[in-house]
Amino acid sequence: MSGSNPEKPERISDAEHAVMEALWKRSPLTASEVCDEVCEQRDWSLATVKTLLSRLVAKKAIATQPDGRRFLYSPLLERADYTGSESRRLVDRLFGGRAAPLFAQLAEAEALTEDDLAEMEALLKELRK
Amino acid sequence: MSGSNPEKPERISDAEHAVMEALWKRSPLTASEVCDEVCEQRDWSLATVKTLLSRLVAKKAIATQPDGRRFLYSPLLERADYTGSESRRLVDRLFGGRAAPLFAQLAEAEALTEDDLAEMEALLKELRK
DNA sequence: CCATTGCGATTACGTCTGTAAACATGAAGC
DNA sequence: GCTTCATGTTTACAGACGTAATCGCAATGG
Repeated sequence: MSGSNPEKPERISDAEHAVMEALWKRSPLTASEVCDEVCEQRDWSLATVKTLLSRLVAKKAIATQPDGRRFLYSPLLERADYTGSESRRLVDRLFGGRAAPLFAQLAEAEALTEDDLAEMEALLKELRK
Repeated sequence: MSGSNPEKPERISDAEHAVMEALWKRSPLTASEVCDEVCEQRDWSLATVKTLLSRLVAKKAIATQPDGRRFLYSPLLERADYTGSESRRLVDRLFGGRAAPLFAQLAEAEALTEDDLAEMEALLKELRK
């Protein structure tokens, strides 16, 4: 995800991320349809959504597809790529690049459910084969 | 960690975080000493550090202790609290509040070392008792 | 004593972000 | 055909952030 400055990857801001989630959930969508998805829960106006879409286009996170006089928007950036880079960024920034301290942190904060534990255990088994 | 707006917690920015790390590592420190810790690797000037310290004071993340004409700075915000809230924020924002998908994401990205896996397994055992 | 230094406080400025209005224009509706 | 509507584009503005210079002044050093 590079903009005009190849050295500093452009980040998707929190507000922009909400728009991405709507498009990851279902796309292509018009600006108006995106607003239907996010405006009520975020208390945004259509104008806000249009701005965010425009910025995401500039960041090449989404693509436009003309549909008459309007655009249909769809993601170029995969959700997994985004969550992956954000996750790695957190781990690198706060945990010296290691996931185990993050895991311990979440465990300590009682952020792990029984389901989480079971899933992780299954995955651990898989990974340690 | 609340500023003047109790509803929106103030975040520690990336640059501010680098200053916090220096103080978490060793404190109390003067502005000049903090600069010794971070200025070379970040290519910052003392002026930058002083600004960041001042902002952290305003955010009540650090405390000042007069020492003659200068201040000694030390953290008010615990590192664990910060990493905890940032971690939870990521999990809430991107993984529906669940840690297992995050874990799976990191695993998929080959971000887990053998040591990580061993540590997590140990912790899993502990948690599932 | 005077000049220099060091320090916190204040100021500066560009970019990004959040939120949205205003504008230009073609399509839709009456 | 004319008015209204919907849409993308442009503009707006405040606050946060990154980075740093400048200012005011007391302490330090020669």
